[in-house]
Amino acid sequence: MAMSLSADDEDYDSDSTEQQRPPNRPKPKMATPASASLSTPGSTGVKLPSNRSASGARRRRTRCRKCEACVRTECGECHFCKDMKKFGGPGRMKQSCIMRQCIAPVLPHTAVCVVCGEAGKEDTLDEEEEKFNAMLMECSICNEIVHPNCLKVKDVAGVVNDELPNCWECPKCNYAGKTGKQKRGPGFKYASNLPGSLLREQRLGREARDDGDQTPSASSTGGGVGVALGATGLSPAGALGGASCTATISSSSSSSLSLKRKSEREDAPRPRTDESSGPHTGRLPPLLTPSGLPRPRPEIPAFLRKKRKLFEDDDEEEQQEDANARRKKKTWRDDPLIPRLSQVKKEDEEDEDEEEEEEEHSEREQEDEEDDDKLTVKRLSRTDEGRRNRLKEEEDEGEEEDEEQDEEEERSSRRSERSPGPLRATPASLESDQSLGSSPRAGPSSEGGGSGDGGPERTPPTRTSRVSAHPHPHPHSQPQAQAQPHPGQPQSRRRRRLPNRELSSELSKELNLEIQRTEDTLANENRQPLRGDPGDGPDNEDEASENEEPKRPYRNGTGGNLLGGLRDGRAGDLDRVGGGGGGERPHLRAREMNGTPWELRHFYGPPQITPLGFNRSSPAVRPPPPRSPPKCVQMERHVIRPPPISPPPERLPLADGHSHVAQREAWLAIFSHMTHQDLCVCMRVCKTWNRWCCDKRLWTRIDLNRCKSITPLMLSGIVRRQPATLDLSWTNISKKQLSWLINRLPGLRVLLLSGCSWVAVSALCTSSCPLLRTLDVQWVEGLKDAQMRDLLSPPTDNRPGQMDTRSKLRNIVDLRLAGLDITDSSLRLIIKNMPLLSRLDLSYCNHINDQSINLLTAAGTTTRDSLTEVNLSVCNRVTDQSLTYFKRCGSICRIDLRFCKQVTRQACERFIAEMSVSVPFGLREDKLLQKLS
DNA sequence: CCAAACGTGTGG
DNA sequence: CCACACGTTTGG
Repeated sequence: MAMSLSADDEDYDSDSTEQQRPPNRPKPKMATPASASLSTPGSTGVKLPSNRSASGARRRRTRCRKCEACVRTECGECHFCKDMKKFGGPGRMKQSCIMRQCIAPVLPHTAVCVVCGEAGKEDTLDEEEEKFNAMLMECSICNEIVHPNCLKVKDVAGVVNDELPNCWECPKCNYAGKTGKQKRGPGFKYASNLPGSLLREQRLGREARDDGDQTPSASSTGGGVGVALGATGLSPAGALGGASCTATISSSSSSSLSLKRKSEREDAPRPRTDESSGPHTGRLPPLLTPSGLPRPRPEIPAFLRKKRKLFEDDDEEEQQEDANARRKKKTWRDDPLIPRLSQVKKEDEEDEDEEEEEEEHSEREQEDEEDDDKLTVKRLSRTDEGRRNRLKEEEDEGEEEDEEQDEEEERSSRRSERSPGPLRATPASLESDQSLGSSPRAGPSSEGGGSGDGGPERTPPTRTSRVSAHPHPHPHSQPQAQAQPHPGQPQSRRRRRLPNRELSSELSKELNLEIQRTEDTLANENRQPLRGDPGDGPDNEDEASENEEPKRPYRNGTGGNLLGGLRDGRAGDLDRVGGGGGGERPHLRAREMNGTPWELRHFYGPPQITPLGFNRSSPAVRPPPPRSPPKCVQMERHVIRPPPISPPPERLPLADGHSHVAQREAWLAIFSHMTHQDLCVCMRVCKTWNRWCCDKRLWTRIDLNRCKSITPLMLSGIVRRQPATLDLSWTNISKKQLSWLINRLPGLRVLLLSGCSWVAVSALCTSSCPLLRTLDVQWVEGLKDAQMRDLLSPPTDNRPGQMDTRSKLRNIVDLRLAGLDITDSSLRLIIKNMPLLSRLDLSYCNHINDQSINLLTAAGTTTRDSLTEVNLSVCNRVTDQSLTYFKRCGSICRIDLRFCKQVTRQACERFIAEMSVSVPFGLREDKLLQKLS
């Protein structure tokens, strides 16, 4: 408000000289960038005024010093750390370490009430409501800082913004119908500058986080859980929402709530534009999958496109945010994934642009919410501090080892084991989650993936040009699972995976944890064999699970949630994600063995970054006022904050105050037998289960194959779960999304991106994923030699001195390039940069010829000895000559030459005869050579 | 007084 | 649109 200015000034005055204009920008004059240039104060000053004038200047916030992020030490690897003089940088940027972005920036001690001129007095009171009225609250719209008690207008309630401590939309603004959207909530920084910033996602995430914290405190627990359960069986969303809401919302809040929602709704309503246009840009997926399977998802494209858009638009974001806010529901219940499912379905129906998509999501959510209105979920804001602290230490230790070593093995095993069905998570599973969330949409979604959903996907992708409809030979079985087709029957294989949409919020949390772990792990690099199989040692993995920070209950839990029933997932997720790594990095660095430093850095860095707002927890004391939706938050630039880490409880807290006898590990053993869908249902039961079910051991593999739209919630959910294997094949994931994701999945071992666009895949060029062992970029449209070069080139963001000249993909063991128009040029790069390459899929690569094989098996190459499986099926330029080259390979076990017109059976038999001297080979199928035994 | 770092404007 | 750079603010 107008007042604000004056008010602000006053505040400031106290401390700083008044002159100080509005704190932040106010002083633009000088401050203006390069102030130097503008020596004249006036000039600079001029600009500022305009903006600020609108609302009062915002008071700068300062770090809370308590949250995980604040407690951490600088990573020394992020851009900002590198800039610091202490790390040898020039010190020009003057920014906080990415890992140390405060999760809950507070008002400076010097802040005072505009009305009475006094500081916050909440400490002197015990009752929550009283505290709230005595604490300083900064309006995200007008920036005024006041004591709610000092406001004369008490008829109208303010809307508390859970995302940031002491932040609300004051009654005046609220009453005036102002919206803070355009403004940014205080405390939000330049997220956009950060590598991993995801605007939208962040938003989502925030909401997501709301969920309850720890135990369901009063309202949440009792009601929540019960409700949840019921919900699971029935309609979770409604139940949950209702329960939580009631609990939390205080009388006053109610009014505010209403207000909020209104606004939200307004936003929500937007018409969706349908993109309907088709699928991707036109690329058609090959009919057959490399493995011989027909390619799935022909239709996908359209969806995908939409998806991509999500992150991109900011404007939308705002809207979405609103929506999200509205949506907010308790996180634990909602899984980002869930929403997705529903969303997906909708999306399928509706095609929208990115923006639209986002909006859609939000809309969807909104819709859901609306449907459920009641659902308001509480948001739990996190109490960053506690969680963080706890988590960090504990988790760090355990997990480290596992990842790498096990990963592979585990993956495979786990896949089958754990989530056999789940991964694919049929829509149903997802739905379950969704339902929880709210969602009506739940449905299905899926896009297709999996199950057949429908429509679009089903049609086999056809990548026309390249692929001829050959039967596919089935490439080597790829470890990873799903994505790849099995040999043998090409056609049959097409399985469709169902996307796991369940991931959502919870995922995010876990992801965070995981990230940390991974980081640690990396650092350690030990590869101890961890096998984190579910059954095995929960310990390690547990850690991961722990990460999530369930707790943030507070107030949010109470009322705030209303907003939206967002899918908490995101928020939480995001935060978490970011969080993990921070503190430990240092160690990591040192250790990182595989990864060069830079790699590590990336890991850490990205992970750290989380979407801003979510994490913020308001001060413990949250008042009754309703929490406003995050709208204000202008997510666009959120600071990405590290996710808090808090170990999940070891035992299930019971209503009577005691704990259930069974320990978490016991529960996990049970959960390990459940499908992802079921896990999603379990997550709705209570906060504790919610966290436990996000244990990364239960989600080693997340399959979103052909999931039409990848939503922010989904992303956060993925991050929370920190999968070792992620299948994003044939999705419309955008570059921004993928980049964000990769940066937060430091432990990712298997990444399947077949059928995605090069634009999206190019995210790998700037992100680092040191531990990546398997990369599937089959049928990626636009991926040719030039792009391959970019993919394999060393990172570019390293600083001098730290530069790592090694390829970002140097640890790739399994590379799937089926259907790409690559030539020997790419092979040379591969040979040079992938010393560990063992399995190479070049099926359907029409430019591959005998010379290519000659290169791969030439003396002096690492591939000569490292290659164990090579798929050249449907490579029409490969002739019998290639077999003679393969004789040079010391470790070759499988050579797939099926459907290679120029390869004769005689040559194969000759090869077998000659090799039999040292290594017995046999013909598995026509032209499919495989080592016996 | 100083290190840290917030929030913004802008050049590329 | 992002990365950078900077004046100013903050806490100690």
